[in-house]
Amino acid sequence: MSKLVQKATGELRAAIEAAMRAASAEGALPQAEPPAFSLEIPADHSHGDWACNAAMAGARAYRMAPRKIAEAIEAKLDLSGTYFTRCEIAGPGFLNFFLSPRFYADVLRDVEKEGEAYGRSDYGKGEKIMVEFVSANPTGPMHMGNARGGALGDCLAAVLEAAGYDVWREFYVNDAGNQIEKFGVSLEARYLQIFRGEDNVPFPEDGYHGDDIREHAQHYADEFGDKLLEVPEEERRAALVAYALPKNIARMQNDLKKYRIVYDRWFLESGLHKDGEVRAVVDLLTEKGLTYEKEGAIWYRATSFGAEKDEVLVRQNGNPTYFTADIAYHRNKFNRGFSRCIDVWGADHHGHVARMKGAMDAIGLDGSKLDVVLIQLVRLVRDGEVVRMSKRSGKAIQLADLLDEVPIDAARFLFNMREANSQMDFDLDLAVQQDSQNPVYYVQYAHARICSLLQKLAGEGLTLRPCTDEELALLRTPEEVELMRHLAMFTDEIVAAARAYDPARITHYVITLATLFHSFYNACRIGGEEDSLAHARLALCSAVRIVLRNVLCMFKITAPERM
RNA sequence: GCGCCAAUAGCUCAGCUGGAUAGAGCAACUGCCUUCUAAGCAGUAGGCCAGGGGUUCGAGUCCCUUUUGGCGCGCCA
Repeated sequence: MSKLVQKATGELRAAIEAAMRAASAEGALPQAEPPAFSLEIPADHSHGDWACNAAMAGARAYRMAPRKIAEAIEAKLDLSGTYFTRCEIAGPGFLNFFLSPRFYADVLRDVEKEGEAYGRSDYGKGEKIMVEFVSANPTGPMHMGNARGGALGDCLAAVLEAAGYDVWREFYVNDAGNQIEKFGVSLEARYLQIFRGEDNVPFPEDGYHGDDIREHAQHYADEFGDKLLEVPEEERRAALVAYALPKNIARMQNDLKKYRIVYDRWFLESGLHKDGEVRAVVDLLTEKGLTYEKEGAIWYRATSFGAEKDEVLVRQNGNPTYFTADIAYHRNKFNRGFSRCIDVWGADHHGHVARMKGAMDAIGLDGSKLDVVLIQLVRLVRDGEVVRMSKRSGKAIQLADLLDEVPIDAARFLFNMREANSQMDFDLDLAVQQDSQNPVYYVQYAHARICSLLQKLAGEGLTLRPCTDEELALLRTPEEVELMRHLAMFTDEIVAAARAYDPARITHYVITLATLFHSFYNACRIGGEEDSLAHARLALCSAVRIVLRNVLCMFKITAPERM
């Protein structure tokens, strides 16, 4: 929590509790245990800056009408020495409190003093937390879902960092298992087709049909010729995979870097197999008596840990399943000292969540320390119609295509407009639109507008300087007060977003901030105003600019000084 | 069949751990630049929060149920 908000809330809570005790002591309230109550910020600010529900919450314990309780508390209330000036009783018995100008003055000074650090807090206490996101299959190019997952995962990580966590970003590369086999078989078929003709070499029905497979085969053939024609099948496939897979991974790294996503680690699944960590999971579960054999496969008693059915760990053919490797991967994560792991998955994997958490419990870890953020489907929309295929290639739209068409700033912002667990349409027209309908431009414009404004005023000899309480108290139009109140809530908003794993709260916050600023800008002037007021407003603009920049910076979106 | 997620203005969506008269934006209509960026602002209009029960001082929010959508239930990942 921001120090100021925390301080104000603490003062208020203490004052209310003291008033309740005093009222009880005098007999104005019964001698009952004071009720738990909450302090909140009303949506409608005519209801005060903070509202307290103690009177309603205490109706049962005190056996009194809420308004009578409110009156008894109010009569004993002493707000001197707090950030609050007065209290009103309203509605069913709310106690509404109003902040003093001194609070807002301290907010502006706080923002200015903290600068880039304003909004950051130690809520997370430096706890080590991993965010694993995208983790796209390396057998082909990334798609739309990865675009949303990337923006969301990266910004979620940023929000957690700002809230005081020690965050690690990781990409899990599935460079082993069935789909790599399939990758090899597909590459092999395309390779053989080059030399023997498409009609003479059948392509596997369940293979990867994309053009990228053809291209890899062609490039290999261009470079190394027909040398794989006469080698054993195993060797041929392995050579093709060894050639193509690193290219695919490098391409993903490149595309994601362009998307401004940089990972702390690209974790290879193959390593878990090589190091025996996958095998170790099977052994561990077997030692605990949680496995059995059936029809030649090794099964895990998932039903003992809440699942609906048991799961295969090792197939009849001796190969471990994806599930087994994934257990090993998560075990590896927790063994690296992360106290909490967040996985960002497509919602189509939701069936896997309970199973994975149960498996953590089964191997002696704590499944409740694994949190999964599920991302619902994204549909691309152009001219009001859903777009399924790329215009150029006629194939499914890739992440790289999207980033060619849409500014990175817009993609990162717009994909964080909705909480993960809601389906969304991504409007391609809106993303490139350069007016207030496009939220990212609207916010950036507010930033540029302030920069330009401050520059212009500096040219007229009006520059930022520390203001006195009296000067800052001149900021009292509704537009100014709303703006300062919103600035005050920034730190808490980041903490709330971190708790909910929902970076969309921050995009909403910053859009509101821009709206309040534009509104202020139209209602209040700076140049030409009396000196004290002009400087106070200048201080307000500067604080808004800092917060706008901090949000944009946190989400790796450019904060232009001129537009 | 079982399970997960959703349903709020004509459209796209907010609504924080239950709080006061449910909010924005778009679309529609009316205004605001000889003065700091009109890529902006102000105003009007628009609602049985899918239906029905329940919990309580108080429900869009929590519980049950019905309806309608999306997704999942592989020795795929």
